[in-house]
Amino acid sequence: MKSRDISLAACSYSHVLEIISNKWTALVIYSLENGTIRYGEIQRRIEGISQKMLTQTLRQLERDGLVSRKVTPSVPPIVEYALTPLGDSLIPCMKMLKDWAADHYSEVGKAREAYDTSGAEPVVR
Amino acid sequence: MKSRDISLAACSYSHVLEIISNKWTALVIYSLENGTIRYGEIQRRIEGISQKMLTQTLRQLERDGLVSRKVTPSVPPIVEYALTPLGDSLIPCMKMLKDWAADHYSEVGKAREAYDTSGAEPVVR
DNA sequence: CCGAATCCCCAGAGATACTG
DNA sequence: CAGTATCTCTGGGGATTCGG
Repeated sequence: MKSRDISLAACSYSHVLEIISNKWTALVIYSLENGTIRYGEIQRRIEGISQKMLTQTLRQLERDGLVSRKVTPSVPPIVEYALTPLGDSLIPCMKMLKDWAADHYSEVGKAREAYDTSGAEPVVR
Repeated sequence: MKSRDISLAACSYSHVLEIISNKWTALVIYSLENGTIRYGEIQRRIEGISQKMLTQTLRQLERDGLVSRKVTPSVPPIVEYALTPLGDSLIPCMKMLKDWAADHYSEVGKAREAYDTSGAEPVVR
């Protein structure tokens, strides 16, 4: 009984990906990796993110227990976000991914170029 | 000049995620981690994947230089897939992710449950 | 046996405008 | 400042059918 089927539900890969594979999630976690930070600051850090997506992403991360949210009721209100210990434990993984990308992404670029040059780009994109 | 903005394009996180964040990519890589394997076998391994998605995923991985494809023209044809060295270099990262999930995913589950119980599930899902 | 091609649907992502 | 509320539209992904 070696490696049997690996349906979505059964495989732990899916669980992590379910968490970090959204377009913005990884960037948001990244922006928090140096400590507590305010909403507006995150938005300034991540160029191109809309309020909607930022809020949605933060809510998801909060729900997953990776990010904590602290509201200071004042006028104007101050809302700060930070990684929880659980969220922090993800950082090494993220870093490894990032390092892999830094080391190998140029190869991927080359491969794509080669692939697209030989055949007449049959990939859907 | 500390951590400035981290727009999509500039950040290496995005590059990796661009590769592995599709629904099936990680599973396909996982199914190849023990060596060469045939198309049909992959499909049998990954429960629920359609031919379209499998083919599409394999093409993308091939284009990215992570997977090699070897056709033996016969009747019926034999098509075998394997990880390239580049693809192989991703395995440790994937494994780390998988281990994180194995270790911490239950906590995520708890966090979600708690979150959904306290507020009346305001998250979009 | 290994795919390519087609049709269809809906969740996810952007843009915009409004509120406490 | 930190969100919520809508509206729209694209493209990822499933089901099905055809070809070598």
